[in-house]
Parts: sequence; C-alpha cells; structure tokens
Amino acid sequence: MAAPRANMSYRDIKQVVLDRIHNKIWAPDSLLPSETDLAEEFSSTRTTVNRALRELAEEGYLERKRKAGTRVLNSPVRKAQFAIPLVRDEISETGAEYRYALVERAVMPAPGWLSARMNIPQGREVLHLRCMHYADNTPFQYEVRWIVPDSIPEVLEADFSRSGPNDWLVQKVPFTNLELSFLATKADQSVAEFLDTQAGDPIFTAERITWLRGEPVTLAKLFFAPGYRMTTHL
Amino acid sequence: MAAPRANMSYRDIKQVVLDRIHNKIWAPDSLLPSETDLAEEFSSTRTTVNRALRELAEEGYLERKRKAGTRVLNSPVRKAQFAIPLVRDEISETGAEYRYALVERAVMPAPGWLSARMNIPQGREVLHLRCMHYADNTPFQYEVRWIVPDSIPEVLEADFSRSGPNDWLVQKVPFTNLELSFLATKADQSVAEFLDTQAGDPIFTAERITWLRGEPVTLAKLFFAPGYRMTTHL
DNA sequence: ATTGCTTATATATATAGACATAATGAGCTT
DNA sequence: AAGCTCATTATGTCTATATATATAAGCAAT
Repeated sequence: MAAPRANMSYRDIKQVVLDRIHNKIWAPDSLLPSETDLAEEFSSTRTTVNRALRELAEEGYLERKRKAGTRVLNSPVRKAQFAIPLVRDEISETGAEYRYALVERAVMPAPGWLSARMNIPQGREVLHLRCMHYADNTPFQYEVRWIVPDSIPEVLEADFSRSGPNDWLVQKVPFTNLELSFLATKADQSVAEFLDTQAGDPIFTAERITWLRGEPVTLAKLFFAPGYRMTTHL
Repeated sequence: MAAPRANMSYRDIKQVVLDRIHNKIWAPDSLLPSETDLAEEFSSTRTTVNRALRELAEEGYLERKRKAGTRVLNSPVRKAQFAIPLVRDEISETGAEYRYALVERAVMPAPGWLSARMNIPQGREVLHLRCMHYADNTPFQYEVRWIVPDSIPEVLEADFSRSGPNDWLVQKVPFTNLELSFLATKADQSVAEFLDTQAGDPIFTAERITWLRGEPVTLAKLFFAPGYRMTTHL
C-alpha cells in the first residue's frame, strides 16, 4: 500500500486516491475526508489536494459538492474522448496519400428537412456540396454538406474544387457550438458507388452541425467507407 | 471586444483568450504573451492565468511548451467527449423502464478470433454470455460478451439471470485499460430477431475490451437497435 | 557541420492564506 | 408535521510568492 510520504505531488496524490478507490478503502458512495484533512495526511496543502481531487472528478471517479464533500462514484462514468480531426489529417497520419475531389456544387433553397433541422427559414438559399476524400486513391469518406451563407456570404465565392469545405470553414469560421452524432446508415445507390461498395451495406456515419453565436453555419453528413472504426483508448 | 477589467476569474480569462483567438487577434500558430505578461494585463496573477491557459490547452485550443511558450493551434483538434454510461442508466435517464434478460450462458474454449483479439492462449476456457436490454419492453441493445475468468474466477459462480454482466463487472473488477470502438455492422439473422428488425439492416455497434493491469478481462459487442444515435454537444 | 555545454526563460507545480459560495442540518416557528 | 432561518462547513477560487524543470538558443569545442 502506498504510504503517504512528504512532498507528494498532485499526481502522487491522485494515484494514492485511485489506489484506495480500487482497493475499496474508500468504497463506492462513501465520503472522502475533507481536503483539509487529506492535506494534513499527505503533509501537503489544500491547494494541491484540491487539484488532485478536481482532476479525478473531471475524469469521472469522484463527485464533489460544496459542503456535501467528495464522494466516490459507484460506477465511474468514464468519458471516452475522441479527437475529431480533419479528414485530411486523419488520412495523412496513416501514411496514406490524401486526395480530394468535388463531386457537386449547387446553390438551392433549403429542403424542408434541412430548414427544420437547422432552424432556418423555409426556402432560404443554401450552398450544397458533395465531395469525396480518398486515401491512396481508395475511397475513404463521402461528404454531403450544406452551408448557410447568411453569416458568411464569402462562402459563395470560395473555390471548393481543390480543397474541401472543412478546410475552408476551419480557416474562416470558428464555430462556437457543435453537435456531433454517430450512427449507422444503409448505403443508398449513390453512396455505394462513391464508396465502392454495395447498396444496402452498413455505413458508419457522422453528422455534425455547427453554429456561430447561435446562427447555424453548416451541416455535414460524413459517410465512411466500409470497415471504418472509430477507436479510442483510455 | 471584451476589455480586460480587474478581478477577472480564470473563466473570464479563458473567454477573453478564446475571443481573441476567434477574432484572429492571436492568429493560428502565433505565440501568446507569457503568463507573466498576461497576468499583468488582466491585473490578475500568474496562477490564475496559468489555470485558464492550461484548461484551454486541455480543450485543444492551445499548445504549451516550457520555455517555448503558448501557441494557438491552427486547426483546433477539438475533442468530442462521450460519456459511456451503463445501459441501465442510459435507459432510465430517458424515463423509460429498463428491463434485462439473459439469453444464453456458456463456458467454452475461446474461439480463435477471440484468443487472437484479446491475446489469450488458444483454447482457454471463457465465459460467454448473450443478453438483451429493453427500454419499456422495446429492444434497445443486444449484448454479446466474453469474459476471461483467469483473473476473476468468481465470475463463473455469478448469477447473470437477473442483472447484466456489466453491472457485475463494474462492481467487482475495476478496469485499468479500455479500448472502445464504434462501427457499423450488418444485422445477421440472430441480431435482427433480437432487435426486432430485418436481417441486413445497419446496426450501430460498440466494441469494448477492458484489461486489469495488463490482463485481458472482457470483450463486449453491443448492438444497438436501429435508429440509435450517439450524440454529443460541445 | 556536429556535438556538447551554458544560460535565460516560460511553463509546471507547490505553499500559505484569504474570501466566496453553496448546501446541510440544527433549531426555531407556525 | 411542515416550513423557515441561520450558523456551519466543505469545496471553489483568487492572491502572492517561491522553487522546479524543460528547452530554445547561443556559444564553444570537436
């Protein structure tokens, strides 16, 4: 058992606390000693203990409430973190060569489902793009995107034939809010052709909507080639 | 533009820094002033500035290196966080009633793909479970699980007819490592029947493997009912 | 050019003390 | 019994200061 020595860093304290949780010295649902007491035990200060406990709470092991104290969570709601990189980066990091192609560009009135989904007026003109992302010339991702030009009129002039809308948007429009969903969809004829697979195949799909200060900016549907897995470790 | 006032909290400072990044006052790849200078500008202390910058770095906006300084990341690798709750909690939080059913329990030698995947010896005996999770009696998730009893022999005595293996494992075996993947699979006949859908339908699937101090503990394949979305906001 | 030392500097962390804030629970009132 | 008030207390945060550590950059020796 880790015996508290002097000069423990906040990392050391985190580790000791974690060990005690694992070894049920502090059982689930039980209350930890107060920061003050712990600081004394570890011959440290409240500030340092505070940081250790705060981080453990962020990581989902503890629940902290003023006055109520610090409690061990019975089923640690561990949080999986997924980095959401640009496709380009995701591909080139594997060592493969990234290639982009614009499939279609059109300005059109927003279809009903879109204006409902993004909360924009019926029939507002929007920019619609479809594009492909390849890794070593193998289809990697098929992107269907809608951009509301209201808050960014320049987007209508932008050239998307050489680089994707994501690259452009990241440079130009920092979003303030984002909704990201993952789901499984069934490949329709068009998606299947682009991703070089059979219609009806299961497709891992991401949908992201971003806002800038409350104004909807863009909705993207990203269809990943069969076999794609989104993986994380912790 | 947010003018620095006195008595700014670390939250305020975070917000000002974020605003300046958004407004390109501090452009991507550029170097921020040092903590000391910022502390002076905000008539705050280095400790407080440090916390603000540290958190922004954790959130993926900044990159910090000793001596080198703090730099604005050009394409913020924003990290999506997904809480991975127990199914039971996920269901009851929607207000629906949770119901569990054990479908099959068997002890058998590990099939080849499993021993390869989890790095356990060929033919080692493992516990195999299949179960269903319902929300208001509607199929919600079909779970296929494999447990290596080596490090937890009690698991062979456990009663899984009333509550699921996840509940049991969370109580008994705190994991130290976890690999979590999301993918889209095609419903085979069995999965389709359990989830009350058609064979061939796309199924959002999660696969998780956990280890305890390097020893593989369990692998679970979680098949979600059609229509399931894993969503996060940030 | 390459390697190895030195130094300056920016971040990382620790300490100590103060005030702020929320929530609990005891005691009082109705 | 139910509701209200208020002191208590644990965490939340800020200030001020000090030491630790990594490393970029310059300089020297190979």
